[in-house]
Amino acid sequence: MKLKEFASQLGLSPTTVSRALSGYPEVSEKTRKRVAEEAVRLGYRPNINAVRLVTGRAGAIGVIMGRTGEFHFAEFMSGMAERLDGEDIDILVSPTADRDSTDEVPLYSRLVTSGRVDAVIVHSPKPNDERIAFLHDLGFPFLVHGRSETDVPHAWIDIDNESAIRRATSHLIDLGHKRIAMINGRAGRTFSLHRDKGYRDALQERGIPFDPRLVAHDHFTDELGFRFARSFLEQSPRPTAFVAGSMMTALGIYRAVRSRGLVVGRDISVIAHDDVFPYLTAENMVPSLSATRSSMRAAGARSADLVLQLLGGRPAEEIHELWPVELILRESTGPAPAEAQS
Amino acid sequence: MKLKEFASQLGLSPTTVSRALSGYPEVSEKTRKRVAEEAVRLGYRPNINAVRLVTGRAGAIGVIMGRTGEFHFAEFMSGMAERLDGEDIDILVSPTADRDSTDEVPLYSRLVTSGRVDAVIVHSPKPNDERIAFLHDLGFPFLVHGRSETDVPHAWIDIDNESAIRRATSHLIDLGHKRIAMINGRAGRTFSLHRDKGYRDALQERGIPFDPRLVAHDHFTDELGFRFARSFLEQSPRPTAFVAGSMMTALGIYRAVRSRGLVVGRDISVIAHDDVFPYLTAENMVPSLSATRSSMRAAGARSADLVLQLLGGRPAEEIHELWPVELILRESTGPAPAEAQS
DNA sequence: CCAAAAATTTAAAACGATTTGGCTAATCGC
DNA sequence: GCGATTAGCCAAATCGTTTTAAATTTTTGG
Repeated sequence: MKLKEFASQLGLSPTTVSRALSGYPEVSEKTRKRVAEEAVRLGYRPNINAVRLVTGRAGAIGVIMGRTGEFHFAEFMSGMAERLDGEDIDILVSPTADRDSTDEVPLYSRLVTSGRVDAVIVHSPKPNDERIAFLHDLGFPFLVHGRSETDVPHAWIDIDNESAIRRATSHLIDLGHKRIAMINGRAGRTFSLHRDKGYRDALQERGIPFDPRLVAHDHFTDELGFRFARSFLEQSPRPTAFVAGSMMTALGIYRAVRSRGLVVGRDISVIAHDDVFPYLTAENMVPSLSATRSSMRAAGARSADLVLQLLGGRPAEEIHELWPVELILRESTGPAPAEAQS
Repeated sequence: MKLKEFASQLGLSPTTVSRALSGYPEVSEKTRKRVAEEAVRLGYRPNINAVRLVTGRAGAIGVIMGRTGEFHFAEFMSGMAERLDGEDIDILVSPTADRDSTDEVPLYSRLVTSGRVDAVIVHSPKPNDERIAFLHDLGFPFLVHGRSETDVPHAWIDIDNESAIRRATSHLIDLGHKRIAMINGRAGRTFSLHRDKGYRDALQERGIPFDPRLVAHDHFTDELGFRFARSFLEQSPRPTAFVAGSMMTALGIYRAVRSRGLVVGRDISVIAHDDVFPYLTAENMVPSLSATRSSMRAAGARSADLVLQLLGGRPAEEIHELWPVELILRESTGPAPAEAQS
């Protein structure tokens, strides 16, 4: 049913009907109510594409999804969806072309210049991220989830990775650990760099030399967690503690530790970063996993919120949000073993 | 840049330009090439919303995402994205309103009647699914991922859950297991029912009585896997084998088994369904997990493909695809222990 | 070289809403 | 009771494309 048809059935002009439905003040309360009721009854709904054309708004927020089906992603989107519920704004997920998305700019270009979305969210930025520069040059609204070191002003939301990992590492040092390994995220991403920094600063603060052989960078998978942990454990002296970037990595580390006949929490301490998943919880692992913790879902919800503010006219320079991260100690961390190591 | 402006810069009419870019035959090869080149050079891109309005096509496939951030979802979408890459079709993810989405029909209604998407994918249907009836009545193109028992003809793609679980259960029986527990998915969903059936049929075939106290239905989380497994293991006699609905469930079962001082693969056999995740693999678990296996990502890619066919005019009645499921035996399954049980 | 046919190109009419500016009727202040 | 204000409604322009129908140019055949 079209507006024209619907309006004539009501004996009103398209103008009045349109205004009534959009809640403009120049239509009487009585007619507004009648229009609203009849719209439901007759099932009239404005053609979204006509609305988009005339208003110039797309009614959607764009997100580019990497190929490497990351498990964080679903949680983040789920959080966005939670916030966007009832807003008549959709989430547009755009397929990424390249396997390792070295150059996502063309994708953003397509998304943005064709008018598909009103804003985009940029994930896992690099310190000098070309996507940010591009979107800024275009004057297109965007929110960065994570941080960059670029000079161009932009809205961002991030968790305090540096402090989280610094505290986690410090805690391990407090427990007497001296050889602490770190299995971090993909090289080159700011969040990995921040975590690196937190780790190194904690070591330095306590006079423990940094050993590059104890640090790895890659995707967050249990397999890589296992492999890196295995190879670290083969060193002599071997590390007595691990700081891990994700829950999946932690699973791999647990396996690696066990496979060497060692016990997590006694021989080897582990702290991982937990994005809070409904289907896999740090508390339930055996032994329960000490973790730096921050809800990815909450971040998604808040990101959607901030994008809405951005679209509402709030200046991007104003939107900077750094979330603190909890450190929750459980059974996977304990005093460094005193005895000599294999 | 608008079409009109772009066309005048080329010294052509909007019509010719539009045709040149869409590859219509009534424009000479020479001008087509020139138009294509200039479009790139000047950065002209048609306003997608104008295109949508006039063509009536939305250029997007809709997906409704449940609140309970399911980890399968990201893989499925990632597969869709893979197939849709280069097609100029997006994935529109719509927030679900209710927590347990008992009534998703209004959401589909909004998605469909407002012209946001050209087709939708319905996930985890129930045997008599109101979403399917609704979409069918509207005459709107849709693909069901999973199966339903409704009479209305519709396109679907599914994996052979029944046969997979029947074979898994049979295999356990072959190994001498008699008390086999099953931790299945949400009650009421067809895939859960199919798995139930496969399980029961396998038992019946071999004259093993069905014991409802050995079956559970719920979401796929490691916590629920743990809890159900714990409670099953408290029974006397206790089960000697588990069939599980997901990798996360299997993680929980492993923990529960260990927490009772038992050993997976020796005291307790486990087979789970593996949707194939890049970040968590059955092969790498300890002991490696025997699994029924089918790639969720591949299903997503194929689903996108089928939707494209549907939109291309292929009749829905023709599109029925039942994928076989591999059964991969690893170390988590072994002969039933002979000795008496606690 | 010319009429007819074929190959290109174009002007103008959709698509279905929002919004500007104008019009009429009701209300107000004095 | 009357001009001025306001409330409520409407006609028509607009958004940026695609596509229909028509016009123009080029090619063809005799």
